[in-house]
Formats: sequence, structure tokens, C-alpha cells
Amino acid sequence: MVAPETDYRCIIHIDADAFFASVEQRDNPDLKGKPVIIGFPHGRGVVSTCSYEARVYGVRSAMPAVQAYRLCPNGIFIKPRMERYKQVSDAMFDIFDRYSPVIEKLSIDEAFIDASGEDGVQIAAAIRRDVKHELGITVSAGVSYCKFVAKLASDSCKPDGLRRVSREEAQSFLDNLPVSRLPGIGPKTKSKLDTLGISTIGALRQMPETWFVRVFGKSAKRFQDMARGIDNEPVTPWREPKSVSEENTFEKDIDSTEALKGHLAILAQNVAFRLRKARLKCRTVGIKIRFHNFSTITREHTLSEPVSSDAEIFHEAKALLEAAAPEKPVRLLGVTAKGLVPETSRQAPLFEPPESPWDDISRSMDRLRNKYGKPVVLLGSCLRSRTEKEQDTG
DNA sequence: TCTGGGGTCCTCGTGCCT
DNA sequence: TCTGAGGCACGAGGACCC
Repeated sequence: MVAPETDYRCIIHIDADAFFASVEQRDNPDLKGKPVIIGFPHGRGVVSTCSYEARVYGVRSAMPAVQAYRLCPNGIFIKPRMERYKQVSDAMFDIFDRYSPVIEKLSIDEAFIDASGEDGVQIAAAIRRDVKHELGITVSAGVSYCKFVAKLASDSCKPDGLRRVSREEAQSFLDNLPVSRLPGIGPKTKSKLDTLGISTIGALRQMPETWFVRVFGKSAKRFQDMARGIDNEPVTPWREPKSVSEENTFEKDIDSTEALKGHLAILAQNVAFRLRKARLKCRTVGIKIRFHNFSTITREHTLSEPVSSDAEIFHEAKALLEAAAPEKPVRLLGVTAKGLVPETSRQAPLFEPPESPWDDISRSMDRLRNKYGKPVVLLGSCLRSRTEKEQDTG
């Protein structure tokens, strides 16, 4: 039995195993032991996640679903049910709450839990037990003195594992791992390091400081620290959102600007609705256009006054689209709101100027949307796009 | 061979202001 | 009045993560 991690900071990283697929297998026991793939095998989707039975065939997250279908034609492809996963996720986080007040949510199925001063291994084991008994899914846990080592520890014992890496063990644990396991080293940086003959964190650690600065620029210190197992990042329970966006990849590329405007209206309306729901406004509106050849451009505009109405956000996005004047077929269109400020952040002036007429209209539209669960009043271009879609689908 | 969606962070170029 | 440096905000793009 290892000594309790009470001398130092103690961080637990919890990560659900093949979360979406596990929820599907739990809800439908017929799927247990079968290759379950979350994603639609036709069209342009990718695999969200897949069960460990599907991984045997080489199927992986983020792989194009058609490729997954070729690798595993007998796989059971399931369209994601995000609402359901959200319910299970909420229940899982309720369990975490029992054990620590300091929880940092990383994603729908993953969290850091600060267990400093406690026996981290015991807490992680209790959480794993509760999640399994109450929710019927398994989670893996890593326990260590800092966040990124805890995360690597949980990765190393998946699925359904628990691993503690003490401060003393950290360096030898890290040295043998591939560099790509360090957070922040993705495919591009990995291939750059490959060409330099650096494949493990241990090899990276031995490089001189000047080398780090040359390769990683301003991020050099962070990578050098990580290679040495140094990470003082606290567990941060809440972060202000920095942007809200929505994008859509079309089933078929679109080359008509008018049709794009219709889709843009829907995206703008959804982004605006989410802003208002979060009681936020944005100062910057941006659009993203991805062409048939996957090249991508972004355009944005910062306003003098923050906005959150459907009409104002659509107006800005439309102006950006018209200025960009895409001449090639478009496969993806997106709208982003950033420079977020609270709805009420504006200092109250001595004489309240009349608020934008769109604010009042937006509030009425939101009431209807909340009542019926979907947008009821649509912007003009929006309606046009929807009508086209309905005609397409008959 | 085909590459989703929703995010964050970083870098670099440019223009404006002092 | 001109010029250059430095700071800053903005815009675009890229890399990365889950």
C-alpha cells in the first residue's frame, strides 16, 4: 500500500472510458461487448468516440466515419445523443462534488479534482466505485502532485484503471513517454521534433535551454518545465467564457452567396440566442469559411458597442461574408462572437439612452423559443434557407 | 482517404497613437 | 515639422485539445 499523498499538493484526474459509447452500452445492454461507434457512417461526419471493441479494428476518435465504416463494417454506428450524455455527465460531476469542493471541468467527461491534504488514492478509488455502481460506466483516475502528471497517469491506466505517480517517481515515468503525450504537442510539433530525432520526453528534457527557445519560442519555458515534471497550475473551478461560436459543415458544398446568407442567418441566430441565455453581449463578430479544398479563412469586425440581438449579429456577419466574397465552393460556414462582456456591464449613464429596438424583439423571440424549444421567429434569410432545405428534402 | 464542432491560446502583420 | 521607437488593439491564421 502506497503512502497517502498528504505531504504535497494532491490532484486527481478523472476521465470516463469511451464515454459516449459506454453510455450507449449502458442504456442498451444488447450493445455490451460489441463495436459501438458514435458517428454517422455516411456524409461528412467523424467518429466522436468508440467502444474498446471497435478500437481493435483500428477505429479511433476524430477519424472520418466513412473510414471507420471501411475498417469495421460490422460496427454499430450511433448518432450522438448529446442531451443524454449531458445528463450522465451531470450525475457524474455530482459524485465528484461529494469528495471535493475544488473541481475543474475539462470537458463533458473529464475533470481535475483538488484533493490536497487528503489521501488522493483513496478518494479516487471511492469516486470510481460510486460512478460504476450508480451510473454503470467506468472511469480511469490518475493521482499526482500536479495536473499534467495526474492526467498522464490516468491516460496510462485506461480503461478502468487507477494509477498514482508520486513526485519521486515522476521523472522516470515521464522520461519514457513519447513527446506527443505532453499537452500542447500535437501532430505538427511532433513531426518537427521527429525530424530533430527527439521522440521521448526524456530526450526532450536533456536539450539545452537555448534550444527550447529556438524550437518553442515563447512557450519554451512551459515545455521545459513539463519535461522536468514541473507544473504549478492550480485547479481552477470556473473560467469566464471567451467566445461563443457555431459552425456547420454542409452535406454538399455551396457556391451561391444567397444560399450562404440563409445558413449564416441560422448560425447568427443560434449564437445570439446562446449569448443572451448566458446574459452576455459581444464586441467582436467573426465568420469562418472553409472551402471545398479545406483551406480556411476567417474575418472579424469589432464594434463600438457590444451586441447580442439576432439582427445585429447577423448584420455584421453578413457584411463580413459579402466583403469576403467567396468565389470557390464552401463546405463549412461558422459564426463566432468574442470580446464577451456581461449584458449589464455598461455603466449606467445619467440619462438612459433608448436601448436598441432589436434587444426588445430578441427578448420576445427568446420567450417563444424557450416555450417551443426551437426558434419560432426566423430572420428573413433564415426562412429562405429553411424553405430551400425543406424543398430539398421533400 | 478524408478530414465535425466548440473551444483556447499563440504568433505575426498592420495601423494608429504618443 | 519630420521621424523613429514602442505600446496597443485589431485582424488573420495556425496549432492544439476534447
